[in-house]
Amino acid sequence: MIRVLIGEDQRMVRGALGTLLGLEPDIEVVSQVGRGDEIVAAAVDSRADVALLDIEMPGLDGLSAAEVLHRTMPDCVIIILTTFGRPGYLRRAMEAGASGFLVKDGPAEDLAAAIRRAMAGERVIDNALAAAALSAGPNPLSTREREVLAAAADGSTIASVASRLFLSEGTVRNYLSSAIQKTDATTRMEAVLTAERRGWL
Amino acid sequence: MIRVLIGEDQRMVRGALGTLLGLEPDIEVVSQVGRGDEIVAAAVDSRADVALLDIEMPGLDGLSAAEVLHRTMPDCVIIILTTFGRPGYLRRAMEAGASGFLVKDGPAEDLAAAIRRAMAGERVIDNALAAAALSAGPNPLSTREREVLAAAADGSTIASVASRLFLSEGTVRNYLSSAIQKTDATTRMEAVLTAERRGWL
DNA sequence: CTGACCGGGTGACAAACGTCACCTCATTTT
DNA sequence: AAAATGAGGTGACGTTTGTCACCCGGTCAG
Repeated sequence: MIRVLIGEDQRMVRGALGTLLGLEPDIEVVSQVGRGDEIVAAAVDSRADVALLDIEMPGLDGLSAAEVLHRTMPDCVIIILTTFGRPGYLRRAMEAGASGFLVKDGPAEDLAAAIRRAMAGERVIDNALAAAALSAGPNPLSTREREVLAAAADGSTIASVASRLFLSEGTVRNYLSSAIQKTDATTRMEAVLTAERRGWL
Repeated sequence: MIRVLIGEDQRMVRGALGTLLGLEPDIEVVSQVGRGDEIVAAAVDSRADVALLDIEMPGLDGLSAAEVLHRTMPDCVIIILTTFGRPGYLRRAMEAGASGFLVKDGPAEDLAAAIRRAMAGERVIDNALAAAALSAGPNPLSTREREVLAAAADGSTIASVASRLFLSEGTVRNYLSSAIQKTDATTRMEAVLTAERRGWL
């Protein structure tokens, strides 16, 4: 019997996935949580073999949760199941020790199969996404550029970003400018959008 | 037996909801589609009693699909099931002839109950959302303002928006300016973000 | 030690942006 | 019919933004 934990914030989806997996003869859903910061405790408590995690979650995002969980319970197999197949996410998931990465666009039948294969020690990665990740290459943004772009992602002005990051306005402009060029954009907003889409955040 | 159609673009969620509903003794899932522009044909084909529709879908969004469906099959009960409980969405859904509006954050058990109640002629609306919709008030943006803001939502420059909409740049600036003020923003981007969040698009 | 190199920071400038005061024109009000 | 209203459109303005050339302080090869 494979003991599965589900971490997913949308209750309806969580419940539906739970019943779906519960129908499998060799799978048992032992825990369901809706917040990232409750995952580790729940996994330990329920002695889960597999943790099925969404990325978008309140409290703590799924990737960070995966990282902590992997350090706490190295034997627990982690599978990321998310809406957005962003290459950057895949990379971070692998670094966090995940064994699988599926997108919700995939066929529902694959889910149970993926869990079994991951339990058997295989790496399970959505094909289309793997290809995209290979062709996309690594995140071209430097740390500072990412920070500044992320701080500007809510539409605040350069002055506000500068004061929040304790930088001069000119500096912020420069980082944004280089970020804009690296994302092939012409506007701050366009840069934010494509950076998010590619998982460069 | 209640004949249900599911319109939802994420295959895994669609499949999971399908099995979940299929377990109910009085519910039968007669059709599952992943694109908005296939919904009407599928509903007619399968003679569905209830259409359960997500909003975010390729081809045609769920709200527009609901509108067309309501005109084509007035007897088909429409329930919107979506991730984002935006007041503007709720309003549009009601205008499109929907009988129910649920958010995916709600408990999974409510789904079947909601379908039965909607079939009985009741209006089924998520409580928290109904309250939010009442307090939020109607969309303050004029048609033109919405169009311009939507065209600027991808981060393109004013010049590009102007040429796409066959307007002078000055005019575009004005509409954006008033949209910015009506959304209590100070930046184009902030305006887009809050407008999207409130469902004013 | 020196010189090249690179991430990080600064100043100057043209272009784009947000705001305002104003115009046009159809519709409504009286 | 005249005045008032309000949405849509234009021009001029000060400010913010994006870009560029340049400066600083480490690090690393020779």
